[in-house]
Amino acid sequence: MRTRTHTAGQLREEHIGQEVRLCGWVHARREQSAELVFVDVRDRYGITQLVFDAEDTSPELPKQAKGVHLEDVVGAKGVVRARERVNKKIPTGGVEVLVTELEVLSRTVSPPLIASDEQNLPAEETRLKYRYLDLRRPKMQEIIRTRHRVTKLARDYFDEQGFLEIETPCLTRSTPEGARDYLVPSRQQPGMWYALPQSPQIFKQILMVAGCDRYLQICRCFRDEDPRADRQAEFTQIDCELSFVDRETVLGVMEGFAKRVWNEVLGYEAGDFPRITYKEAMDRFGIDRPDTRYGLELVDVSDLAAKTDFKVFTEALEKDRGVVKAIRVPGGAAKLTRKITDGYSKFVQDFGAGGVPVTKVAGVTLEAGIAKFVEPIAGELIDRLGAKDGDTILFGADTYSTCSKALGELRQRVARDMEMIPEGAWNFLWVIDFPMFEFDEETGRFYAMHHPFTAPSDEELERFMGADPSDRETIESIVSDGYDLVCNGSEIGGGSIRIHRQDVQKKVFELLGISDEEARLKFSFLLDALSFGAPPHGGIAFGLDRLIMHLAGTDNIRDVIAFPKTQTGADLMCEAPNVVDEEQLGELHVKSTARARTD
RNA sequence: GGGGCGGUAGCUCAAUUGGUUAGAGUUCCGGACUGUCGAUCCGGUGGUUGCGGGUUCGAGUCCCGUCCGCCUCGCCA
Repeated sequence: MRTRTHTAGQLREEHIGQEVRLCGWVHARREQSAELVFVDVRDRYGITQLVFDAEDTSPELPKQAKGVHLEDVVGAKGVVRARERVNKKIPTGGVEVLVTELEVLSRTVSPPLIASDEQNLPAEETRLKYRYLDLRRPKMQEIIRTRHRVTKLARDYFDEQGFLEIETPCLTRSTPEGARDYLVPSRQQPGMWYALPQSPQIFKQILMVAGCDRYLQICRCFRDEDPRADRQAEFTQIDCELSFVDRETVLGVMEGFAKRVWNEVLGYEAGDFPRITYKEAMDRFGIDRPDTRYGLELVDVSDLAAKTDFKVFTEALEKDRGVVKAIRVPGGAAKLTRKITDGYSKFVQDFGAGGVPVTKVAGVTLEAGIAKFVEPIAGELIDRLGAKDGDTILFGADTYSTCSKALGELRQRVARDMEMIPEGAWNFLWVIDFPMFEFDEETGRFYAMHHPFTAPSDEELERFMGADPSDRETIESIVSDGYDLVCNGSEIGGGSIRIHRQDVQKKVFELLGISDEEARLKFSFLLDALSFGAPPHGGIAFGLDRLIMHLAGTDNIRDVIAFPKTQTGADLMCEAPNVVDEEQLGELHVKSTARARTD
């Protein structure tokens, strides 16, 4: 009875009369009487009702069926027959198996999580500790299946496009820029360390130099930073690189992949993806990954604000790159109570803003909130925003970057509060023309906005090569050939045309304040490679976990990873990380300065 | 590193200003019932209230510390 003739999702009316064997977990048990018991058996493929009927078989069978527990593993032999009443909720609902022989293949003790009980889903902590029970749930099985389909689709699609799947090392060297590395001590070379890859970036570029032309890898990446709801330290990307291409070619191939995924998994036909420049995204949405499923765009009203005596506005405008921006919330007056908008002021303080001045449109004028301060510009403001009676107007007043950040985040919160996000909408877009560099006030130096291997756009090349490291304005204004793919306000992919000239790469290092010596020390292999005939190339990496989150309709990245980690980087099931023997450490020439918890 | 929320029966939750023996549903155990599909009905087992201190006549409840989980800021080229 440990083998089966059919899965639990397979039987239909056409099987009626056949003798079958099914195996699986007990999903539910319904005891109608001492003579009639129903047991639903579940496997990855579905659920089938087993019936134990004393009248049609023997009194022993219902008795035996009463002894099975939820989540026991059973095998049953019987005959398929039509049900007296069809259960339309499941695909096998037209039939049942009249069991003639039952074997309990494996008993369970009372489990902390019951796959059929979605109503009383345990806390996530319990789900993670007993992950094998959580993954039995049909919802989780569905996600696992979706994830498989997408990786298979990636391999099929890119294979059709001439890509080769090539593996790059997990034990590699630490990269100085970017996120914190996970480190692995070398046993053979005392005092030396490997790093786990944050991305196979340099390897895939070198594969282009090696003439591989088109590369694909579905690879694990590691970044030792605190996680979020949509971010894990260990994650998977669909990583691609192509030679002899410009931006258009790359975007075309990648857009084709995204469209195919959505089409085959969700049956959704996406139109061509719109493009927006980084600057426009920041101006209109205050964020580099705008959610365009709703309006609530940011409108610059600095010139009008300058005409008022409102201190919050005038003081902001005195700042370097100070701006005043406004968001019109249609119909906000009725829904956004004082309590809610007070909450908004608190909310934006997390992003460095002072608060959110508010007013409401009443007829052709403004009332409440800061109405009396903006009275002189009321008409112009209403015109500029296209505001109507019953709208609320929210303001941000600060430096461009703080104001954008605060209103950009606020915009998303307001959309949720106002229930403005349409169900089932998929808004893809490419964000292009990112700046090459970002100046960091704290350290007083430039950082690569994407990564230091991103090429300046062709038109910028001359200006870039001639840039003086002290000329902040010029450097900040140089636009790169990088691009991000955004879906419903979440970044699902990012890439760029890379630098394939050694002199250009050296210039990037110079502007980043990395000396020749340091660059040689850390990137000699890349610089060497670029000097031996590197083809023009570019690529992208999709965040697989994020793709699956969208396709599965979850906002929790742990739901799409079979064995995810908690916020403290723990695997609650296998209890990693954990202590190791002194002997192991000795072999690795490592001594810890910390005392591990012993609880 | 900072802020917020949470931890009570195997699981999901409740417990009034600090006050009797910490309750309910479910799982599990026993019983009734021949067409259920969240079966129903009756009865029962089940508790170091995360952990450690403290205040108090009395602490699940208040205070301090600590651990764990979630959300978030910083961080994530």
